[in-house]
Amino acid sequence: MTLTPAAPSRSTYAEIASKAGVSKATVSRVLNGDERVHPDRTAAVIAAAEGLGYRPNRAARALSTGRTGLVAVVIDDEPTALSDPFWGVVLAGISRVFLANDLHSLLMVTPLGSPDGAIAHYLEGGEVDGAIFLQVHKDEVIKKVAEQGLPVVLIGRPFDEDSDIPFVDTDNVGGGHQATKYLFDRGCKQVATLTGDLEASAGQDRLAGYKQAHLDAGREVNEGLIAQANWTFESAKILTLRLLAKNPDIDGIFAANDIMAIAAIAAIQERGRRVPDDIAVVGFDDSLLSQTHRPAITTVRQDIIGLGVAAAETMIGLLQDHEPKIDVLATEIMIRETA
Amino acid sequence: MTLTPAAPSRSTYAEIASKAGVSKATVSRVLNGDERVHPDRTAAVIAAAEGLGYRPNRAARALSTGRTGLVAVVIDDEPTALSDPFWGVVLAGISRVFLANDLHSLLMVTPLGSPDGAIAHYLEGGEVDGAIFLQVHKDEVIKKVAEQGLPVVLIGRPFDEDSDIPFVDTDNVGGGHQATKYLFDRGCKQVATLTGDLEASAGQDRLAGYKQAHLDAGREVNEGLIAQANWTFESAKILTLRLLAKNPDIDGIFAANDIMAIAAIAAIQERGRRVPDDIAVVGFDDSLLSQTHRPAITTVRQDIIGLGVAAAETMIGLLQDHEPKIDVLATEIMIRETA
DNA sequence: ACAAATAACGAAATCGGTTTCACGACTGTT
DNA sequence: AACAGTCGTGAAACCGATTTCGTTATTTGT
Repeated sequence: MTLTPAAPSRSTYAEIASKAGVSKATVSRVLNGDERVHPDRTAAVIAAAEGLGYRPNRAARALSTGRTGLVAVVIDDEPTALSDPFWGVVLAGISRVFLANDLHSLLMVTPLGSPDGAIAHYLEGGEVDGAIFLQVHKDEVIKKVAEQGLPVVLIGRPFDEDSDIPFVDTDNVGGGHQATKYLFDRGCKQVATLTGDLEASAGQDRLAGYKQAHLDAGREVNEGLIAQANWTFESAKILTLRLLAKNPDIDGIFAANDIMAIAAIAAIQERGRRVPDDIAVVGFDDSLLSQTHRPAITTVRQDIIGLGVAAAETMIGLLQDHEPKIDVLATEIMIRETA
Repeated sequence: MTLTPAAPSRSTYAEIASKAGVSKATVSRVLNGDERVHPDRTAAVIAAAEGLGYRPNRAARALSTGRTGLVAVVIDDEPTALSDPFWGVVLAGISRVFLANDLHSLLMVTPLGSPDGAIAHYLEGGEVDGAIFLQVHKDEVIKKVAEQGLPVVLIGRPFDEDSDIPFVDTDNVGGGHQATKYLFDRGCKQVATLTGDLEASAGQDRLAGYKQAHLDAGREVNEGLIAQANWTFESAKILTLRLLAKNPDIDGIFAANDIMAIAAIAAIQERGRRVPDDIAVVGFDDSLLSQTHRPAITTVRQDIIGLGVAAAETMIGLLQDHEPKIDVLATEIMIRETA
């Protein structure tokens, strides 16, 4: 059995042209919205095209225009990154916007660590019109690609402060600030924090927000209350136990993600203290966990799908030669039971 | 500022041809591995191509061959589906295989519920060589696409029993069987189950495995021990409390996913029983949760990345006119603390 | 040794849109 | 009334790789 090519019998400009009694050039003009074609012919072409159920051939268009209508979406291929539900949602946001704009996302899951990187090769070949990068630890590959002239958008802040790569990011500083301030407003005196991986910009920024909230409230930052965890349950639990041992008067904890908030709660309860009565806990992400956990976790919600949408819109802008727009999305605190 | 096209100066067959002193046709033959070209010329062409840093133009190739080198990966756009970390991992598997085979995955996140569906339109246009569908509640759209002659692979078993669409799936029946049998082997006499959504094939199949294990062990299936939950924490917790109330002698529970296992444990402990001493619990998925939860959850591991890999390989086979291969991936039980 | 088959290769057509260019038909200006 | 300038249009070139077809060498068969 031979697989027949997908399209049973696709129509072309030639057919439309003959059916409408015009030339291919006119068909092209009409279908691309050229105003200067006589209305009668325009109508004839449109009628013919619809009658034939015409669908444009992307490859042909790409060949003659040099634009593929494809944007690469590159995710770093490391085990931990993949299993984070975060990316799925971001991808959905991107895909949704692209689909509505006749663009497509080419998914590339590939190790970005390697210095030269196979991706750079793929991306340089003119196979895509642009690239969106999701969370990378090193900006190198991205810079390299951007320098080739390929439009690039980054999701998550670039590490290199004076990089001029357009990006979209959650306002992690604002979120950290929000969480910490909420704990203060609630009456907490000694607020500790469990940071994320400080190699990641999100980790850095949430901590920066925590510190800023102290300054804004006229309080001093006590380095002893800052525990450098790394997003994981284990790290957070151990560090919380240590924090509690060294600082018995802690009455609030801001964890840089929900999993660590859960770990903190477990540690607190293990030490016979109550949440939120003795110690209030705020997480970050508004993940499913934070909603299903008992007690339900008060947490900072970020607009994940919005990140994807914003990234896609920025890319579309770049492709139309607009100035790169940098988006920082606001967070919102979801008050539940733990604070 | 005008964005220059990505490629600084791509080389073409014409350039290679003139540099190597042969015709474009010969260049094509060499680069496509035609054996019948004289070794000297072959070498000359390869040298020229490498010297010029040649990268093929996908659009041109697609135009003349009718093959795009793109495979659509279609995910149903419903809020719950997106945030499931499962898909990210599957995508990684697919992407990995495709990248190694000079194929690309076009990601489409789109509602599949709608009867006619915009996707069918996209897929019919010959824009892609094939499509991989991830988890759909209705097979309709998929059937429609498949009937158009587009190679299709489904991840997850089709609902329509006598559908002939090639698919790859986890052996959910086997996994349910494994979990239940393990509980029996451990000495449990009264094993209950918390099912997933029975509208989903995974839910159906894990339950089927549970029942099969009873038959194989010469035990009767007690319908009173089957609680129809729907993957969520809430449903599972409520139903577990109910199960425990009605059947005080339950000494084992198989939950169709890890979240429900956690809920079951919470319920059990709330009733003052111990896990695993009084009641053993087995989950499904080997999710991050199952590893970080205390007590750590004994669970059935499925090879998620393997699903993606298998789907991609099946697709590649279809594109080469091989017989559709149906893959059912084995599960493995991860013994931890709860059973 | 001569016809016939075969091998290696290049010229040109092809895929389906886009774009340049030239031409005829108008319009508007002196 | 003669001229330049516009407008609408079609013929043809073009994007870059593939493929058919025909030509020229070379080999094989008798």
